[in-house]
Amino acid sequence: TSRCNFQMEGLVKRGELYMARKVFDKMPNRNIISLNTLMSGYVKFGDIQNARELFDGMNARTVVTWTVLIGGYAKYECPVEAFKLYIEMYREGIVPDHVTFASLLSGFNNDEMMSQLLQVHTHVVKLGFESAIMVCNTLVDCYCKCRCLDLAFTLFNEMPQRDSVTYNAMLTGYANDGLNGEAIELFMRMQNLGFEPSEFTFAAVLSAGIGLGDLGLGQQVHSLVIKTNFVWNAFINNALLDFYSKQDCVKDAETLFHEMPELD
RNA sequence: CCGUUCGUU
Repeated sequence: TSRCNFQMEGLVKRGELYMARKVFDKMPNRNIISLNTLMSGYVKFGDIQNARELFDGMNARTVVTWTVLIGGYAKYECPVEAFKLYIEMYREGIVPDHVTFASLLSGFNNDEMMSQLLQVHTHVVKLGFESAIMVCNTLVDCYCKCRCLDLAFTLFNEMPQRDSVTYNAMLTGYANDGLNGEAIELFMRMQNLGFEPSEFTFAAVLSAGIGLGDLGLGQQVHSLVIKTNFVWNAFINNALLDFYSKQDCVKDAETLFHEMPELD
């Protein structure tokens, strides 16, 4: 059984759902992991219908089972449905873990989810996940996306530890809200603390640079991109192109375009 | 053993 599960997992990861289903159908014995794995395959494919049917037909569920479906609803833009399922799970006495929170919260992308977000945040604290970096990172990100930059920053400051994701999430939040000065300031702080800038960092800083109309900043970022070997990154190149064209530096944009490696 | 957060247009 575990050999078949492993095989299914590989097929699901490669996107060969049909083959995974075939293995599943042929298995002499299946356990909860077989079901969870197949369900995660459906979710990955965006087939929430079939994932739900599988879920409804299961006579035993683990926290992973719930989390997979919650994550599916969250990912495919049904955060309300994800939240409902989360509440149902909670009522059944299943204790969510850090992955459940990350999956659920990843779908809270607009201010209409604010009350649910506050409720989930309460649960996070009650269950003692306020020191779990990944959970706090998603909370910071959610507050930003719900346009509550102040709550995001409060949590940011209260976190016992921060990593580069924490900084990037906050940085992006500032940039998206037009708080470009704050974004740059945080970027400086991040660098002084020795966090390596990533593609996420560059994208956020460039976006702030556009808002500020700061050509020098963009050029600084550009040289940092070269120094840190990110020239192969399509996201960054597009962000740089976007930056230069919005600064009316069409020539720089053209030069960059021709220097860019061919990416698909 | 299965589920895992941040980015350009």
